[in-house]
Formats: sequence, structure tokens, C-alpha cells
Amino acid sequence: MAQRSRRTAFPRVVIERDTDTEESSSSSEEKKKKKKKVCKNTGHEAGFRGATYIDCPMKPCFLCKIPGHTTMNCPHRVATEYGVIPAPHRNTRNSLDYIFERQIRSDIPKIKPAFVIPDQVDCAVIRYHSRRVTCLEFHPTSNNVLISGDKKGQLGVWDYGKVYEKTVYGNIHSCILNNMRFNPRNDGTLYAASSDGTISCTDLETGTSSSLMNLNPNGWQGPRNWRMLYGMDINLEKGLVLVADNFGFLYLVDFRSNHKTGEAILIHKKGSKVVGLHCNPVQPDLLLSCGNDHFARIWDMRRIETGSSLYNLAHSRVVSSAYFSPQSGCKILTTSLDNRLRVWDSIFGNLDSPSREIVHSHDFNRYLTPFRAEWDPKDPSESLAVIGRYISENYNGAALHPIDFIDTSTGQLVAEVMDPNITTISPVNKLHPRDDILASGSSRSLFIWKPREKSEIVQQRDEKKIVLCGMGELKRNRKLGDESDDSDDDTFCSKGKNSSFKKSKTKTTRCSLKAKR
DNA sequence: AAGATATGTTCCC
DNA sequence: TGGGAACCCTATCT
Repeated sequence: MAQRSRRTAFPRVVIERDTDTEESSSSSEEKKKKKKKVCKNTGHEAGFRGATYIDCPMKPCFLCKIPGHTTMNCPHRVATEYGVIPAPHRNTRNSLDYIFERQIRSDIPKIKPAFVIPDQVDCAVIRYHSRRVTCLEFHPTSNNVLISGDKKGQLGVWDYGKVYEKTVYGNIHSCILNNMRFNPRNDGTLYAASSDGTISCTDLETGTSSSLMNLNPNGWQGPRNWRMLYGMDINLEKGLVLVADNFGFLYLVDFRSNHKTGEAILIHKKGSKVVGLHCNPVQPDLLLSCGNDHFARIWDMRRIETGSSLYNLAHSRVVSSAYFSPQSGCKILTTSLDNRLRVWDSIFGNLDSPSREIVHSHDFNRYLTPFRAEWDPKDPSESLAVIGRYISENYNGAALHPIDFIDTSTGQLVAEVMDPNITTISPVNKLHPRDDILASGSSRSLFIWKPREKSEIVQQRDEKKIVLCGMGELKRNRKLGDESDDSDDDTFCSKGKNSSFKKSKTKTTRCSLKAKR
């Protein structure tokens, strides 16, 4: 592994809840004893040996799901681009395609600026939410404001520029907050879709909330009748909030009148969850949906009824996210529980099969928020995507779960970002729409990542595969919360005492959204 | 410090 | 088609 230079600025960290210390690191001998038996054969082992996980040889590879080898020697583990086939050449049919020809065809020189990777923890709020974080959104106009939702339905507003300006609203939803979108006409208010079956509209300054829709007006009538909202997006041109439920139905709500328009439309297999909705950023008539029926589907908003989808993009398992590319809206990126990212290079081309399938570990785990690969909204080539990684890698003796940056045009791993202090999986990741900032949600905590010095990045990129660590050199063997609780000073910055995420008591202060730009 | 539990999807009967 | 066990590279609370 490349030796990294010592960080120059310490992150600013807020520890929200002063609970008992993390589980202590049990010795490797203890861990050896705890090896799990996953098949009946004696002599087979499965479990951690130190920071390395050993597979049971009877099981198919945990990463690519193909039998015949174990995860340790899976070719996809060595190189993410392994087995990724370049998209076949198509005839140009559309003026926009000319631009994409450059990105797709190998014989045309690519115009691809260097990727900027936010790889160093700048500040964090530890144990901010009371349950795991489920979604993140940057404020559209106030820089430095991050909105977060959690499994309990709570909504966090954090000004990470002023690290201690944060608040959590707890009375908006009663269970999982699945998706959030800002009101495009008033960026002080936010829509959220929850498993409690309601869409909320919240004033972020005051926390006052109204309900746009409630699918369970009569309360709990048993699991057969309880409807949960998952996918959500906003169509500004049509003045609609779009939401989808766990039974396969789409609902359209006019956000000017707050009235449901028309009846619910079955857009996925009846009884299956629709987890994602995305309106095309360029063509307002195009809608993309995905869900548990193993399909992502493209729809024409002008005529949307059961079975009227324009295309059905087949996957072998549940599709946990599907997004049009952020600038041209021409590409599609999906995340599926078969441990593959799929890319369609042009919605004007042949959609029968994806242009690329990239094997990547983002398996479903019932205890985690589902992973969703998201485009970098700032990348003009529309190829960089970010997604957290499920399986751990042994980094200097610590099992860490990095956040991966993947070039979806080649399948290559551009960067894996991790920090030795973050031992939990980071399934929720959001790239800032304007700044070179990554926000990640890991368990109950939030992290803000910024790029380290540019010169360092260039230097590291020359080493082909970048392995980036923040803060690690100082505290490699220390664990979170390990230190004595000797300070009331809860700000940790470049002039702070040390870099570790330290326990301290903090006060929650309200975050002002009247920004400062 | 070990054990319970929450939790979603798949698979099998 | 529906119910229940299996999954078993988690995190937290008791």
C-alpha cells in the first residue's frame, strides 16, 4: 500500500450522544474461536481471521456470486474492470450522441478532466441520529448545509461549515425516511417520503411540517393494508411530486394545489416495492422507476398507465436504485442486489442489454440502508459514480469498508476512500452539486469529506490505484472513543488537540439557513 | 461481555 | 400464493 503523507488539517468532529464505548476490539485468538460454521463439512471455516474474512469453500463467491472460487481470489476483487465489456458501437441517431461518441468509442480521444476525489474527513457528527442514516441531501442554495433522514423518520439539518449548528426534527415522520427532495420553488422547504405512508413538506427553519398525502388515514389495519412510500422525485415542469409505494403503485401530487392528481397507477409488479423514481433532468416527459420486481422501467409521463412503459431494463435481482445521468439525462446507472452496477450509455441506443456491468460488493444486508450508486453531478463526462462498499478489505490490519469512486465508462476503481476511525459501512453517499465535497452516512453518524491537497492527489494518481486514508497515521491503533474524556472543548479543528473522534458533551444549536454564499 | 434483536429478501415447501 | 426459515463480511442495546 502506498505510504501516505500526514494530513495537515485535523477534522472537526462533534460527538452527539455520549453512550458507552464501541465494542472493544477482541483479540485475534478470540475471533478465531468464533468462526462460524456455514456448511456441514468439517474443516471448512467462514469468518474473520484477523481483519481478513475467510470464505467457506462450499459457497459461491460472495462478491460475484459465481461458484468455483472464493471471494479472496475473485478476479473482480483485484480489478473492478475485470470482465467489463466496452459498449458496442451504434449508429448516431441524435445530435447529443455526438458528444457521447467521444465518451463511448475507444478510437476517439476522450475529453475527460481529472476526477477530483474528496478523500479526507473534514468534519463529522458522531451518533447524530438515533438510528441509522437512510438518505442525504445537500441544500440547493445554502452551501454547507446537509439534510439527513434516518430510520426513525427523523430529519437532521446540519451546517457543516459551522460544525455545531445542527438540529434534528423528530416529529415529522414515525418511521423510515426513504427519500427527500427540496421544493424547487422554495428552497427553504423539503419534501420527504416515509414508510409511514405520508409525504411531508417541512420548513427547515422552523421544523413545522404539513402532510401532502397520507396513504394510511385510518391508521394501522394490518400489514396487508399498511402502505409505505419509497421512491420519490419532483417534476418541476409539471408541478408534480411523484411517489411510489410498497405495492407497486405510483402517485402524482400537484404541489401547487397539494392534491393528488388521478388514481394510483400500478407501475411495477403488483405487491412489489418501488424503491426509486427519477425524472429525467433534460426531458421532463421521461421517468425512470426501479423496484423489487427486478426491473428498472422507463416511462413517458404523457401517457403513464399500467403496462405502458417504454422500456423494461431487466436485472437478475432487486434494483435498489436507477438514475439518469445528471447533466444530459442520456445515460442510466442502476444498482442491483446481484452485486452489479449497470450502465446504459444512451437511452437513444439499444436498451436491450446494458452497455456495461461492473461487479461491485454492495449486497443487501438486512441491517443496512440499501446501497445506491450515484453520479457525480459535477463530472462533465458523466462517468464518475460513488457507492459504498459492503465487504471489508484488510488495511494495515483493520477491516475497513471504503467508499468507492468508479469510472462507469471503464469499470475502473478510481479511488477507494476510507478512514481508520470509520469502522462501519457507509451505504449512504452524496456528492455536492457544486463543491468538491462528499457527504456520507454511516450508521448513525455523518461525515464530510474534502479533497486533500491537489499536488498530493496528482502524485497518488500516478500510482495507478489510489488508496486514500485520512487521519490514519496518527491514530491507526486507537479506537474511536478510546481516549480519556478530559475535555469540554467539543471543537476539533486544525488547531485542535488531536485528530481522533473524541467523546464529548455537546449542545445542539439551531442551524440558520439564511446563507452566506 | 455475551446475547437478544431489529430487519428485508429469497428460497423452499 | 403464502408462510416460515435462512441468510449469517451488522450495530446497538441490554
